[in-house]
Amino acid sequence: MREDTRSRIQEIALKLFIEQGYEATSLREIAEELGVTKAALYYHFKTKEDIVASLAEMRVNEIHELLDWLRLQPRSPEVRREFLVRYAVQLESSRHQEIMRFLERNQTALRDHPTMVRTRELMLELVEEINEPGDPLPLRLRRAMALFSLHAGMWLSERDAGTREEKRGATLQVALEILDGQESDEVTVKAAMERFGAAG
Amino acid sequence: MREDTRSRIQEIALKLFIEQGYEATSLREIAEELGVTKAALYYHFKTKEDIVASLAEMRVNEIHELLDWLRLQPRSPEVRREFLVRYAVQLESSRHQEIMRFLERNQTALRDHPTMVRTRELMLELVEEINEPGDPLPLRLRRAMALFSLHAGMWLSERDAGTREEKRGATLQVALEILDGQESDEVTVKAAMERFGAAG
DNA sequence: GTCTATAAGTAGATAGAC
DNA sequence: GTCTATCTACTTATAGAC
Repeated sequence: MREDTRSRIQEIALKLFIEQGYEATSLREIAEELGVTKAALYYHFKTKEDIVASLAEMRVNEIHELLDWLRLQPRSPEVRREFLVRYAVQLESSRHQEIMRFLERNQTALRDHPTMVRTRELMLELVEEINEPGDPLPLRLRRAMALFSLHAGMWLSERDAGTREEKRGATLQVALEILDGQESDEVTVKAAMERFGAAG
Repeated sequence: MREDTRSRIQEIALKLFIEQGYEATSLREIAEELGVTKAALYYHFKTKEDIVASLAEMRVNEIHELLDWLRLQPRSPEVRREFLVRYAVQLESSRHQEIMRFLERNQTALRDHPTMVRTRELMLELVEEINEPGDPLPLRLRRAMALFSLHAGMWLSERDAGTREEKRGATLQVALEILDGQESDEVTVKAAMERFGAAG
C-alpha cells in the first residue's frame, strides 16, 4: 500500500530527527531503519526537505485552527484562560507533541524553511491575539510566557518526580497562574484541569 | 600572535554556529570568513568538536560560579530573588549571551557532547537549589519557570517594541513575578532592576 | 603558522532495470 | 514500488612543503 510506506517514513524520520537532529540524520539511516534503500524514499518524497514539510504542515494546521477560534472570541480574561487550556490539550495529543519537539529542537536547521517561517508567524499572531494593543510590555511578556511555559513544562517534567497526570496538571496550573498573575482562584484552576483531563 | 587567531576562530565559529547551526557550518566556511585555509584551523583546534568545547566551557564556568555562590546561601525567598537577578546579570554579558544562544539552538546536535551534558546537569542542580526538598510539584515547576523565563525573554524581546532597557527590565520583572507568585511588591522589583541596570 | 594537495568517507539525488 | 549502480558535491581530517 502506498500510504502505509509513506507514513512509516514520516514516523521513522520524525523519531530520528528528534533523537539526532535534522542535519545529523541521513536518508541512508532512515532507509536502513525502514528496511529499504535510499532510492525507495525518493519515490515517496522528492527531497529530504519534503519530509520535513509534510511533518511541519500538521502543526501549522493545528495552530491555525486555534487562531481561527481565538479570533472569533472577545478579548477577555476568560477567553485567555480557555485559550491556554485548549493549547494545552493540543500539546497533549501525542503525535503533535512529537512534531513540536522536532520543530523546537531543530529551529536553527529549519530556520528558513517555509513551513517553519509560517509556524513562527502564527505563534506571534496567537500572542498578539491574547494581548490588547495598548497593554504595557511586562504584561504582554507575562502572557507570552504563560503560553510558553506550557512548552517548557513539557520538557521540564520529563525529569521531575510524579505521575504523568500530576505533571500535566501542575504545568497547566502554573501556566494559568502566570497568565493571571496568581489571581486565579483554586476553583477556576480545578475546573480547567478537569477539562484538561477529560480530553487527554 | 597565536592567541589572536585562536580567538578569531572562536568568534567566527560562534557567529556561524548561531546563524546556521553547528552541523550546517563547515570548517571551510569558517576558514573562508577568517581568510585562511581549513588546514590552518587544524593547527589551532584538533577537531571541529574542540571548537565547540572551548566555547561551551566558558558557559560551564559561569554557571558553576553561580552554583557555588548559591550553595553558600540559606534557602530563602530573598536569596531566590537575588539569585534570579544574578542570573539575569550574567545573561546580559554580551559574549555569554551569544554562547548561550549557540547552546540553546544546537541542543540536539550537541546532545552527547561532554560539555553539553555537564551544562544540563548544572542547570538541574541550580533548580534543585532554589527549591526545598519537600516542595509540591507546581511550586517547583513555577520556580524553574521563573529561571527559564529569563531565557525566553531574551528571544521574545527581540521582536517586541520598546528599548533594550525597557525589555530587559520587563523580562526581569516578569521573572520575579513568576518566582514569587505576584507577591513581590513594587519596591522589591524596582530595587532589583536598579541593581540589574548598574551591572549592564 | 599557514600553505597545497589529497585522502577517505558521506551526503543528497538520479537513471534505469525489474 | 523497490532495486542496483552511479554522479556530483561536499565533508572532516592529515602529510608535508615553505
